[in-house]
Amino acid sequence: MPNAPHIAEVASLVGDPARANMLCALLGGRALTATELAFAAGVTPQTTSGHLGKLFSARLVVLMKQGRHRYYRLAGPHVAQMLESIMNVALTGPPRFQPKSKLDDKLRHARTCYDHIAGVLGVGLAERMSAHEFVVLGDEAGEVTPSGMDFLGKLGVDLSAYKKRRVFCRPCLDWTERRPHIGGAVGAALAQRCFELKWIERIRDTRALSITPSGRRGLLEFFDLSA
Amino acid sequence: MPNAPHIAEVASLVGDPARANMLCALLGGRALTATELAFAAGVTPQTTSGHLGKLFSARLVVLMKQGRHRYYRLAGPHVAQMLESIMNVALTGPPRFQPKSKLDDKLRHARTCYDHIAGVLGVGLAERMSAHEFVVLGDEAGEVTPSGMDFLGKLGVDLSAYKKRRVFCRPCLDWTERRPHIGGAVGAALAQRCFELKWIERIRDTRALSITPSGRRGLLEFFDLSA
DNA sequence: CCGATACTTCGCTCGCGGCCGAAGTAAATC
DNA sequence: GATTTACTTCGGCCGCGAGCGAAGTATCGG
Repeated sequence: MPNAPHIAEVASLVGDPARANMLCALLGGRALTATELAFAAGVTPQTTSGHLGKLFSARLVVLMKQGRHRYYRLAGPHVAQMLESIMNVALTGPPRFQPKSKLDDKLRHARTCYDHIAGVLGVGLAERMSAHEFVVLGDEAGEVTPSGMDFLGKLGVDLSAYKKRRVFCRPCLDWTERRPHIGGAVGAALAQRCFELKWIERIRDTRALSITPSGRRGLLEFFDLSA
Repeated sequence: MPNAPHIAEVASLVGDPARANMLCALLGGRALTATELAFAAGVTPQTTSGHLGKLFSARLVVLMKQGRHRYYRLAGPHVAQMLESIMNVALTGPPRFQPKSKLDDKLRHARTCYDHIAGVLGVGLAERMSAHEFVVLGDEAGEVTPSGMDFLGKLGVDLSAYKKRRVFCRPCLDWTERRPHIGGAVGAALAQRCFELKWIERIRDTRALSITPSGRRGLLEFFDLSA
């Protein structure tokens, strides 16, 4: 019962639909302008401005001024993880109706989740890497095996910045697939490598990803995954 | 930006100070009656009843009727983890003044965190086990080493239920110490064993723990930790 | 059966906070 | 310097929801 007020403060920030929409948009990992966030939230710019001011004061987002644009990003992985854990609780709640849309389909298929890959593609990668015993995923933690380190090295995934730390692979529950995908430092590095290799590309103005033809070949060759 | 409404719904439940207080009280891990929760939240029973109804509908808590009492518990570890992650974000926010109290001191010293041990004691255990290389803790995941499994076995910690899973040790950032303590299945099993050994005892009506004389001896002997 | 305890449901008040329109600042473009 | 774009601050409206008092429903003890 101590710092509960702090919790309530942060949670109530996330608890407003407009702000939740903005934060979810930022969960895509990119920095977005105030206007883009206004569109994402479905409110006017002046309302957005107020919301962003609050999120900034509470340090849930950070600000990068660039000319007349103001780019907002999530303040760090801890915020992303908080949002994920809330999502995780939300989807264990009472079942919902939710109308389908085309964008939803694309998001379901492949999207970024802060700094790593989610959706059918993300879950598929996790599943294949588990099957090959490149990673071991538990409920709350994950681990890269020696053969997995080897494999990732061959793929050109740069893990040098994390080498000191033996554990740095976090399973991240997927809200569409209800199965884990690979987050944490490994997930981020893997996603970055996939972008470098041009296996995946962002779909304009969304969190959704499209898989390129060379991506399909690569995924089949390296991961034995037909996407 | 899809299921953002769901996030907002859950977050706004946590975002009310009274409900946040209740949930934090339940973070102690025990089941509490509606009246106890009313006291913890500082509101009247009828207000509490309304709140608990909402938390129950959203499946953040579960209910056990027992005679004329109604015991509420957190719906599961996922809820505890969500609360922790929110706490984690809250304490990276702007610094706060918070008046000290005696209970705060005790909580700071040793307390339960859902199903494992937190506070100075929890952080100390994690630190000693890391130093002896019984566990390896990263930012987002942890791992028990073979020698650690051996050590826990000697201590009588029952991990049989989790043996299949190689990773099941979650670092849990401590809101008082700002350093990780051991959560997940290992943390829960370790805490349970400490209760069995009567090394620690709950302080009535709180999440705080007191260390018994035999606990001090045991901690010194097994963990090289003077508590 | 009676009173006490545990908890709920109902009806009401009231204040916080989200929302937008209007007006203001700041930076790029002409 | 004038215009457009990006974003902010101000002021006022309004609705949701937390809060309590009062009254109602279960379960215990005697």
